[in-house]
Order: sequence, then C-alpha cells, then structure tokens
Amino acid sequence: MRERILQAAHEQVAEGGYASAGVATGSIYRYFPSKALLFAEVFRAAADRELAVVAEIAARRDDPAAQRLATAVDAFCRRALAAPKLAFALMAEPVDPAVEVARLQNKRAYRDVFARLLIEAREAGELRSQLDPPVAAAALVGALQEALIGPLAEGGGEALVASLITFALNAVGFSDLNEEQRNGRHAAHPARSHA
Amino acid sequence: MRERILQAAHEQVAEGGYASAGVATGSIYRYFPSKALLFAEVFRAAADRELAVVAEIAARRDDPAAQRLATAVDAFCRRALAAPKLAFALMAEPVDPAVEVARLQNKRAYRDVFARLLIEAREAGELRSQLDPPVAAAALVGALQEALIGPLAEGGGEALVASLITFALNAVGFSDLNEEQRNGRHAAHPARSHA
DNA sequence: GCCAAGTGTGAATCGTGATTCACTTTTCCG
DNA sequence: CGGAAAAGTGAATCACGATTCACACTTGGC
Repeated sequence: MRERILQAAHEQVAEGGYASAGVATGSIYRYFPSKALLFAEVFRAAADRELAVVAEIAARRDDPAAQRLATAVDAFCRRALAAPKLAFALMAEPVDPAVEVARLQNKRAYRDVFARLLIEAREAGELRSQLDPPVAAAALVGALQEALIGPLAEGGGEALVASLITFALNAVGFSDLNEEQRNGRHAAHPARSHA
Repeated sequence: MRERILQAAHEQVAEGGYASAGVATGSIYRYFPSKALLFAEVFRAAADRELAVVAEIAARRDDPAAQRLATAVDAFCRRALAAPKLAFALMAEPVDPAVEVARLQNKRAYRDVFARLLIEAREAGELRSQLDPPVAAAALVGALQEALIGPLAEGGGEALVASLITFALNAVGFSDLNEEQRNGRHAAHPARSHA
C-alpha cells in the first residue's frame, strides 16, 4: 500500500491529478507522517533514478573524461526533454520546504559527480583549464537546468542538446570532441543505471 | 508613505524582520492590493537595479565583446557576493507566484542581454563557437546563479569570481583574456548604472 | 478652532488546505 | 465460521496567514 501511494504521488508529480490511484486522504496518514514527507520521498526516488543514469556514465573510467562528460550531458538533456513535466517538477517547480531540501541534496550530488569527473580529467592531464572543480561543476549543473526548463526547450531538441554539450566541454576546458568521438556517445543512449 | 512601505519591504527582503519600519498591516492595504503584489514590486525594483548594472556593461559597444562579457560576469559576481542575502532572495528563495513571475522576467532579461552580446560578438567575428546565442545565454545565467548561491560562495571570493569569468569565456567560445585585458575590467568596479 | 478628507492601526474575520478520527471494510488466524 | 487486528474512508476539525474594517489620529483649508 505504501508503494501504491508513492506510485500515485509520483504520477501526480509527472502528470497532475490527485485521485490518480484510488487513495483516500486518511490512508496517506497511516503510512506517512505528513504530506510534505510523502512528497519528499517521492521526489527523492525520482531524482535518484535520474542521478543514477548520469552518475553511471560519469564513472566509466575506461573512457576519456571529455567523452564521459559529453555522454553524461547528452543523457541528462535527452531525459529532461523526453519528460518535460517531470524535469520541471524536479528542477524548478515551487515545492514544499521539505522537498526543497531533497532538491538541494540532489543538486549537490550532481555537482559532486561532475566535480569528480573534472578532478580525474585533471589528474589524467586531459584538461587545460585551472578551474576549481566544485565551482565549475556547480556552474555546469546550473547551466543545464536553466537551459532545459522554460521555453527554449520546446523547440530545437537536437540542436539544443548539441549546443549544451559544446557549451559544457568548452566551459570546463576540454577541446570539443571531433566527429568520431561524438558518435561514441550515442552508444549510451538510454543507459539503464546499474548501481 | 508608499515609498516607505516599499523601502521597509525591501529591507525585509535584504535582511529579514517584518516590523523593520513602523508600518501596520492595515496600512499596507491602503497602498497595495495585496501582499503578493507589494512584494512583486519590491522584487522588480531590486532586480532591475541589478540588471541595469550588467546591461550597461554589456552594451559598451566600444569594447571587444570578450572583455564586455568578462566585465559583466565580474560585476554580477561581485555584487552577489557583496550582498548574499539579497542575492539569495533574488535568485533562489522560495517566493509567492506573483514574485516568481517577476523573477522569470528578470532571468529572461539577463538572457537577452547576454544573447545580444553573443550575437554582436559573432557578427564582429570575435567568436569561434557556433552556439545558439539564446541557449548559451540561458546556460550562462543558470551557471552564474547556481555557482553564486549555496555554500561555495562562502569561501573563496576572489578565486570564485576568476573561475566563473574563465568558465563563461570558455563556454561561449572566447579565448580567455590575457593579463592586460583582464586588468581592463577592473576599471568597471562598482559601475553605477545610468540607464 | 473646527470640520472633512486623508491616513494609520491592529484585533477580528475569512478562506484554504493539511490533518484527524469515528466509523466501515477487509484480512487473517484459531 | 467468529472476531480481533489491520487497513481504508472522507467529512469534520484545526491552524495559519492574508485581508478587512471600525475606529483613532493627523492634516490643511476656512
């Protein structure tokens, strides 16, 4: 039952409509101490699923860091564009403070993923810039979020993704990938997480 | 009196504390139709002041585009770091929907400022990348906001600013400025707006 | 000085939306 | 079966915060 409530709440987040599953108000309070905490848990589940995809890509230590970054950004963008309502809910929709806390933790986790990637790249000598990894990683997270919500995301899907990959690679100081490498990232298309 | 209320509300935004100026609840409603619209107006005034500073720098058509971008980012960062409470209120604090609308318009305005700068740079042949200006501009806005709020902003002021300038220049495809050009931007230090 | 218009006040009101709870229904075991 | 515990229900309650309003206080013209 707890699962059913979570599922229904998740659908509400992804689409909208409260009586999605037949669950009465009272029943919720048998399983969750408050509406806020219920939604915080729903948020965390959905946000972690998204994070796992990106984190898995960023952690492929066999690939060069630039390619990992490109593939991770690619995946992030495509998933956001494929589920815009969910993306908006996770990234920008005004939410209850308890959920805001979860959102903050999630952003922090993305930042850490990108920061680690940058540190590895620097150690491997693949990076020319001297940017502070946490700062650059935070800026990357913000850049992607801002570009993917709002009206820009409506129109050019493919062009938008390409722009953001270039933006990200340039920003942190990789040279842009050539055609060959660029194809490499398509291998990762819907990349199930495994961790 | 209307001004006094606006001033008090602005102080509340910048610091916190509702009875900042001696104004009774009822008095507010003689001058504003609702709390939400009052705060929307306060927000707009503060946000426009900030925007004007950056917009003025970005519009200096005598300077090369790269330097204008560096100086604009520099100003944006320094002002945010100098008034962190205000910066948080303007960029990230949860607010009433009416204020959220104003915030969205403000972000859009920043985006337009940067987009115009990029277009001019491209026309002048100063830019190597083929990024879509509105997309790159939106990403820049998001990058700055994300990097400037939250815990990163506490510590390294100077280093943070330098990192973000490099990040921004790299991202949109300018080569980083040399030492000489970099000094150019310090001329603009607190740059009063004039428009 | 005195009225009228304008202004200031904050306790009382009202609407909204989260939470509770008295009750019904289902489940599960002897 | 019988019935005790667990689960489900949704109308009634409650808390909170925005808004109102009946009244007190200034101000400025005559």
